[in-house]
Amino acid sequence: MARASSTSRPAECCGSVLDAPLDEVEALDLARAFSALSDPVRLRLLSLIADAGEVCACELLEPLGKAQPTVSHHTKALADAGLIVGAKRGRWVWWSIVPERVARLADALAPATRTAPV
Amino acid sequence: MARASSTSRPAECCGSVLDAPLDEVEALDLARAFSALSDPVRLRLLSLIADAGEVCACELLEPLGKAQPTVSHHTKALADAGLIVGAKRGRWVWWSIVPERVARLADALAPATRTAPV
DNA sequence: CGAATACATCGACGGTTGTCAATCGAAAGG
DNA sequence: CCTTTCGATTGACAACCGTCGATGTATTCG
Repeated sequence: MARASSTSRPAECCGSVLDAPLDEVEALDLARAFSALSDPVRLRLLSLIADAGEVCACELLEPLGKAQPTVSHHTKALADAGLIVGAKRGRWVWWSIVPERVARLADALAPATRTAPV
Repeated sequence: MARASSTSRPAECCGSVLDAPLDEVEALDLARAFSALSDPVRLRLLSLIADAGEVCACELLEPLGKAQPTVSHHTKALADAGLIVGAKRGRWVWWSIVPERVARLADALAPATRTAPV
């Protein structure tokens, strides 16, 4: 549920942060995304999901060593940031990466030497 | 564990987060770096510095619209993360980007397609 | 139906973070 | 020397965040 429906933005808008001065709205948007990555548990969570392709949430508790509400809290944070999506099948929720969303963050940090793709 | 690479590596170690499960130490290290990017003021700060190449700290107050201690606090945060460096010349401090450090973060988010150097 | 399971939500706790006024330390100029 | 200026540091406050026990909700099974 609550799939992070992308806003009306095509998501391929932005170049590198290093390229041109960031306006405040875009800065806020990016900051929220990086916030989702600013916790070691969430990074490992992202890594676990990416590595497995698709993982049942129940398989995340043990490798993370965190309580179930904590893991649920973190999956929600990553999902709110659009970095992962969950598909409920039966009693289970299967999580997977949203690669283009992660790639967009990588692009925001890409060296400005990469300009002029034209 | 099943990483094809040895454990303790110099600063150019890591591939993508999406590539292999992240160990806890590496996750903590990356999380700290992304923390530095998780604030809109710091992102605009980074952007301003990158755009100018090298900026006197005194020129950052106005575009950011923040008080001087606040800006100093943020420059310190970015510097602690290794993303910028300051050079004191006379009374002024000139800040500039550490491109390879930023690039390393971009790499951590790069799609796993970048693997397979065999 | 009722019991069991998987996950989300709530509430509370301690720790962290962004912000700024006040102050301090260093460098430059008179 | 004293004054000015740039920037870092301190201290305080409110807001936010990670964590987990308790509870709620939805689904499956007997």
